[in-house]
Amino acid sequence: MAAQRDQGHNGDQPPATVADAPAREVTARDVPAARERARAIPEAAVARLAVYLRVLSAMGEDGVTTISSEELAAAAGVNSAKLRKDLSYIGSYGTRGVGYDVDVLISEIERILGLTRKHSVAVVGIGNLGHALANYGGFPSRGFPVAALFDVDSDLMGVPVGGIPVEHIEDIESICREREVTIGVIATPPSVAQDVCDRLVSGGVQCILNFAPVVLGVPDHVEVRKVDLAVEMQILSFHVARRADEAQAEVTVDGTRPGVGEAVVGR
Amino acid sequence: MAAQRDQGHNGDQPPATVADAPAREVTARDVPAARERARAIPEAAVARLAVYLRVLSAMGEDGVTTISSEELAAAAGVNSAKLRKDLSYIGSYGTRGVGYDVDVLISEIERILGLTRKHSVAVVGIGNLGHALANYGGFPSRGFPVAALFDVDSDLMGVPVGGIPVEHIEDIESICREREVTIGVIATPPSVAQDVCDRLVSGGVQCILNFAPVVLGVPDHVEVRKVDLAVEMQILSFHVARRADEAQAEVTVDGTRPGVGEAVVGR
DNA sequence: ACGACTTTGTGCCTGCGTTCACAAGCGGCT
DNA sequence: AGCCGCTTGTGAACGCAGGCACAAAGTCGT
Ligand SMILES: NC(=O)c1ccc[n+]([C@@H]2O[C@H](COP(=O)([O-])OP(=O)(O)OC[C@H]3O[C@@H](n4cnc5c(N)ncnc54)[C@H](O)[C@@H]3O)[C@@H](O)[C@H]2O)c1
Ligand SMILES: NC(=O)c1ccc[n+]([C@@H]2O[C@H](COP(=O)([O-])OP(=O)(O)OC[C@H]3O[C@@H](n4cnc5c(N)ncnc54)[C@H](O)[C@@H]3O)[C@@H](O)[C@H]2O)c1
Repeated sequence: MAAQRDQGHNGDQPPATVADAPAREVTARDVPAARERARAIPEAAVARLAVYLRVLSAMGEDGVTTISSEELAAAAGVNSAKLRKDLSYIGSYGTRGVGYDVDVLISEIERILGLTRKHSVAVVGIGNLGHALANYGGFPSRGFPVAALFDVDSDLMGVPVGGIPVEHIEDIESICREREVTIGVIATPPSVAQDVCDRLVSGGVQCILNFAPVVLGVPDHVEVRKVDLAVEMQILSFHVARRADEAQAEVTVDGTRPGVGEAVVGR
Repeated sequence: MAAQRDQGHNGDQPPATVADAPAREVTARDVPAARERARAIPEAAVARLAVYLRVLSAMGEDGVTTISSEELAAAAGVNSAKLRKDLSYIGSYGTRGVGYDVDVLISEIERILGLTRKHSVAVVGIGNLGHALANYGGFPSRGFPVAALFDVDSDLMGVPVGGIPVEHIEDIESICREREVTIGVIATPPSVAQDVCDRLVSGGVQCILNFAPVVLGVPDHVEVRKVDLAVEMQILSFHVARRADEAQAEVTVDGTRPGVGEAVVGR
């Protein structure tokens, strides 16, 4: 059973490595005591580090203290060379001939990912999806406490969802500032997503996770990631179509379908 | 206001272009009537095509009949050269000096993405997230009708969610076959995700969208995409940390912080 | 009918990310 | 104490994807 293709998560991101300082001359590049040489970690590697962290946490709870690159790679569904290279971006914490200390690796990855500080989250749009997000225990437990919920619907005001009362969207700037929200999650209808985004930004929010199927415009200093389920579905659909075409083309050519599998049976 | 970085969606995917036929000699590559030369479209491009499709649909409804690469690129938040290259993968449907016909582009992209056939979806795990997904109108409206819901909780059996009754997980294989489900969505707790996945696969499901934070093992002929919100958060967290470090390093060096913006005020 | 303008399609170049393969390093065994 | 084998860390090569810039091509205006 093959492990799933890694997919880099949403991790692909644009072209670049993380170092995108545009024109500045030297800046921090060659600072001696360079605050973390967290410089130039490829975005795709960051996404994988988060996966390694989850796997390592689970291992740690199972009492595993040491792990080799081969084992960890298998558990995370990646190639071991890639895993070692990813880890090498954050430093040399392995012991040759032995492997990595699970606890050490966990704290180093947490440090690089900035998980030593808690990042307060605000969810905007407490509808179907917003409810699920607000109730999701996986955020607080991973260092992302939900600090505020917002909606425009007056029936929802004050109603606690996942233990937190819903507040009015008009108060978003002040509340975000007050509670030092760093991550805003947009789960509103697409039509108001840009407006909500602008308000979040003016409330000092630095990062946005957007579920609404629209392209958001933001200032340079704000980071946006989007989760677009329809796009995910369509990518899957593309693969189905491609397989069907391929299978058919092969049959056309030589009548055999080597190793593709029996999935296309019915059609 | 800068458009958000494109992020390729989950679209990064592994290394490769989509043509991963391993050893086969010629196959369909040079078949004359090559069923779609949908060969070798980069995965990242596929993800963007889905975005273009959404933008185009919206434009079409607004009565726009023709659009230039520049306009479409702006609306989709990408570079116009990249957009033209993406469109060139599916053929030449533009008119020089004029632009693209919106309707033509829509049908060509739909064709390539395999949206001409409807893909039935099954959602497994009708908890917080499963409810939201089952109620989401964005799937059916984009050609992904929800054909079945599954859970293990007996209290949920027969209860309609989003108009569809929940069925028991034990029946998943037969129902998936019967209703020709091609896409399975996993929204169960992580501990049972692999088991659910195996059942979906043996029910003939070819594609899986996985929300549970685990790495799924599947046969080669099955395509998995995962949506891991904790990973998304951690990537955002990483960027916050990096910015903070960079800002601090710059202050250390020369005391000025050119153009980064005023987001880091509080800290 | 012809010219000028607009916009596409793409060849080329650059740069990132992945993979391979191996030397360096460390623990354990004898 | 020294050697052997295992595993890390990384130098180098490769391949894909992105972006530039321009020639081809078609339209619109005169
Ligand atoms: N439900 C899903 O599974 C799902 C899946 C993928 C994407 N999405 C996207 O997520 C978003 C939310 O989906 P949903 O199903 O939860 O929709 P929903 O209609 O159930 O919820 C939207 C909520 O946003 C609130 N809202 C409306 N305008 C607002 C404003 N100006 N400020 C603050 N809140 C406002 C509404 O009161 C409502 O509570 C949509 O953009 C949708 O496309 C949802
Ligand atoms: N809620 C969110 O916003 C959110 C966000 C990100 C990820 N996730 C992930 O999505 C998954 C679901 O989250 P949730 O919040 O909806 O959890 P939940 O506990 O509300 O729902 C899980 C559902 O799965 C059902 N289930 C359990 N075992 C099953 C089985 N063997 N077969 C079929 N169904 C079974 C349960 O009865 C329950 O209805 C989890 O893996 C979670 O980590 C959820």
